[in-house]
Amino acid sequence: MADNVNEAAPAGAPPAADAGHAAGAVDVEILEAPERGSVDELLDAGAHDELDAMRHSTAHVMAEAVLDLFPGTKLGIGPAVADGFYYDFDVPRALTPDDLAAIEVRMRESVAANHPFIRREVPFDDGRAAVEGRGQTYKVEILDDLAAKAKAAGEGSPAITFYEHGPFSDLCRGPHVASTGKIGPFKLLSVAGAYWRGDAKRPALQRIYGTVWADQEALDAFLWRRAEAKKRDHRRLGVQLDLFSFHDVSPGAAFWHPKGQKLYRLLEDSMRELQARRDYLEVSTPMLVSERLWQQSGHWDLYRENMFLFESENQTFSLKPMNCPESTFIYRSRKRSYRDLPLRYAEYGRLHRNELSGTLSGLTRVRQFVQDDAHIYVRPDQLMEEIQALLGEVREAYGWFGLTPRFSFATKPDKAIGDPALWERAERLTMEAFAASDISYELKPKDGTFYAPKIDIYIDDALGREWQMATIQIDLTMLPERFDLKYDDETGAAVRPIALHRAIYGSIERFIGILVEHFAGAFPLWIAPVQAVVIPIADRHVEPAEELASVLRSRGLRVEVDASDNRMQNKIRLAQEQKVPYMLVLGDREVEAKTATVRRRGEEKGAAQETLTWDALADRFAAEAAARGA
RNA sequence: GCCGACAUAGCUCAGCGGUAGAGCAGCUGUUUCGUAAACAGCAGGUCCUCGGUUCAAAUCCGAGUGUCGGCUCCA
Repeated sequence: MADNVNEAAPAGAPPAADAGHAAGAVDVEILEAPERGSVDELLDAGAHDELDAMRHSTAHVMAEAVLDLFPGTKLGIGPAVADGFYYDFDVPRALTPDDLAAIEVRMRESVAANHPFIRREVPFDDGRAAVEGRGQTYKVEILDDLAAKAKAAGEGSPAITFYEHGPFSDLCRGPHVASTGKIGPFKLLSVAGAYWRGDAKRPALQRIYGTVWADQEALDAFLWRRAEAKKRDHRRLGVQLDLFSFHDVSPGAAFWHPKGQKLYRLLEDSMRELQARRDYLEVSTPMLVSERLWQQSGHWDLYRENMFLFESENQTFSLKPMNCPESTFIYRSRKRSYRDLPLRYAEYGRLHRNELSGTLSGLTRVRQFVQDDAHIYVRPDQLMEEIQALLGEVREAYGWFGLTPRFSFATKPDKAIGDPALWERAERLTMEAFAASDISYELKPKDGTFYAPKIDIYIDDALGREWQMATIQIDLTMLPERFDLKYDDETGAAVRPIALHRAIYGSIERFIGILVEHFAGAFPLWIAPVQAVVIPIADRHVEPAEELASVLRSRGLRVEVDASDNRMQNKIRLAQEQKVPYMLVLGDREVEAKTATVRRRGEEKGAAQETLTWDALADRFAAEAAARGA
């Protein structure tokens, strides 16, 4: 499968490509706008640029505070980002949370002083001299790059602009709000390392992140989302719900506990069921393979850094980081006819990728994981139909979790390999497949991999965070040519098949991490590791409770009995904390009538409750689980 | 990998140079209970690892390991 399935998604912080720096015309407009009543009014205009202008302005105010508290600080850059802003500083010492508090205090003083933002345009050389005079070497570098760029374009050095407020002046393109008093409620969030220009070879700066909003309500909402995300953190819920754990003997790899493993299996088996309907064939290929395989596939040059390698008897072996090359060995194990295609090989292979230690994070960035991977070999005339079918599989599978997939389509990059005519045809057929399936997609020109156009699938979770899930790649050359795949057509001539790489969940580990956060651990019945807890009220009800559990288990349901001598209230509390979908209370009345009283997870106090017979319960739960819906 | 922070009981955390603490969970006993915590007792620790400073280190310093926040946003 593709290289990028396991990559960390930009959780909650989608890249804001043009954050904070709108076109020059806008900045003048905002700056020269007459006095406005309030920030609310400013933002009521609805232009996102204005919120960004305020965020960027707050970054300036923060820079003022940092320069004041830490003289000699060199400034990096300070743009607006998705939910706020940051500024990179080269400060003499490491900043602490206490420093953030002190910086905030200074910032509030500056806001209270209501300094106007003043835009000043100066000739390039004057500006450069000013910046250099202040010892702002990073800014000098930025200016020199600007000049070089202008020169390359055949232009002279551009005029440059400064924005000043109070004692502070910064090289800046703008725009800004009219004055510091226009800055809304803000909060500094964290300090983190960041390289100058994102380059590990350049100096490490300290980045302070902050957030600022038009009004208190919006700030509170943001902080609530943030707190809620923390509460839902799968690393925390994984421990609370006893799903998995991590141990330092295997960084970046989960230890799956019984309940987590059940969830894992349910996801796999669901996909197996879907695949069976679509005539996939499941295969399994070795985890331990010689480096020679990667030399042939081309990964040796591009991917070696990310592979676990070791020597044995003078050979270099690797733990496979992807399944695709080995899949071709099964394809080539005999001569293939056009009648054999499409050939769909599914593989739940365990993969290892040597991710940098600092990037590991829970289940979303791991070194060891399983993909619900498949490699599909098709004739050129089968391509469109197959893509359409794959799009349908994606929609079906995401529907099981109540998720709506969004699609993007990335086309041929400049550095692509392979026959341009093949590319053109594959791209056209993919777009036709989208159209035929009535699926809209975002086109990403030239963003495909070097060997394949690709479809990426995204979802938005319950907190509105975007996650990139899986990809479908239409491989015209990598597997077919490097591994010399062929089939005989009707005339007996050897023809190259097209290979499709696809994974629907992507990494199952990562998918589970996202599901945990999306559902806040309260899984739909069909994947809940424990679907119901039977709660006997007193000791004498334990035996009938076990009987009820047996009845439900015989219908394939996952049921536990809480036979502890806790009071019923406590048993309910524990089941709630474990987010078990149903609690079945059994006391004298129920035992007498062979019934149980149903309490649903999360039910309000005093909600009306149903008492049902054991068979009725079994029927209802079995039907709900089989429906496989969120 | 790099920058910074953190690492104390199964979990969440307090203690920050002078005998290791709490709540929850666990164990034992009592309680047999009607929709989100019954009561009592007991047990539980190489204070991440290694080294250093000190009369004395969980506490200060250094190295290692792991975890967390970041490392794309171009004035």
